[in-house]
Amino acid sequence: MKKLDILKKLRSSGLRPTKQRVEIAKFLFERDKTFHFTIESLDKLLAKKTSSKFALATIYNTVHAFKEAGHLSEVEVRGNKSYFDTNVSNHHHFYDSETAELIDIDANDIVIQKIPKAPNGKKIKNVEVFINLKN
Amino acid sequence: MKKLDILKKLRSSGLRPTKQRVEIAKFLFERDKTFHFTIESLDKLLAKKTSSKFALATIYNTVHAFKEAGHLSEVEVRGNKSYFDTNVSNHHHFYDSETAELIDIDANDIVIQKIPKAPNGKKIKNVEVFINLKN
DNA sequence: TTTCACTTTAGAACAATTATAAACTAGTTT
DNA sequence: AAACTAGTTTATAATTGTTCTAAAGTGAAA
Ligand SMILES: [Mn+2]
Ligand SMILES: [Mn+2]
Ligand SMILES: [Zn+2]
Ligand SMILES: [Zn+2]
Repeated sequence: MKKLDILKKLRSSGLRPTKQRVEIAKFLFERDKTFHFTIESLDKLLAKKTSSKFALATIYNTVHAFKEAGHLSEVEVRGNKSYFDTNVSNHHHFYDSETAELIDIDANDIVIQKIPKAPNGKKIKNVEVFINLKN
Repeated sequence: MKKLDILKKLRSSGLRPTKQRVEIAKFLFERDKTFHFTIESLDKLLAKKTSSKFALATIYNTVHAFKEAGHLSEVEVRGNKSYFDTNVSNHHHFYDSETAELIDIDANDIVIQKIPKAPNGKKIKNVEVFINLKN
């Protein structure tokens, strides 16, 4: 993803392309592969890989703004820390608890043959498969 | 589950059957159906449904001891709060975000037809299916 | 350029959890 | 039965992850 696309992406989702947002967006979205991260890991990586300084609150604000705008998704992982994901399409995960790392699984790589019907007057919003790994 | 079984369960897992543990165990395990809870909800329920007082630290300690002993499992749910589960067998969940409630799905009620192989030298430890509900 | 709503920031506040260390108790030993 | 002791409970402090606050700064429109 090019810088111009990043500016477009920010503007089109009602986010002013500030210095901080552009830098964080470049760091997150100028990638070939999915990137999974926590606020803590992102904070450290930004400190290491960029020359700018970011208040922790800005990282929280920005990540949430990107999530709100649909540019990031949040993944449920064991622990009390939030994990975010640059892959916003419907997909699944491996989880390696040794390294605390998530690995994407394409939605098409898992086929569910039998599934129970939703209770009461409820409907199924989405199905998430989480595969825990061991050595 | 009878009180005698509870004493047995505690002793056999190396847990002294103290007044607090027995009371909490009775509350958790003398049930027909699975019980899903957070520490906060358990604290409130114990205050309401029992005549004893429990330090919050004791509830944390006890729940963790039960989990360590394999009498409770922990379920990953969106949010920064831990959910526990009296069903320690392999099973899946519906999650109703309206009520923040988990509903058990028997392992046999979900059949997966196609699943990717584990990466590198890793193996699959277990597969958790999480079905988000909407109205 | 001036303006102003939006943004960033440092720090405070908050929520969930874990650690601490003194008082207490279940179960063993005398 | 009294003493002993390792394990437990408790109140409270500390820690961790996250959100709030309000003052200073900035993007972009006028
Ligand atoms: Mn989590
Ligand atoms: Mn969670
Ligand atoms: Zn992913
Ligand atoms: Zn369950």
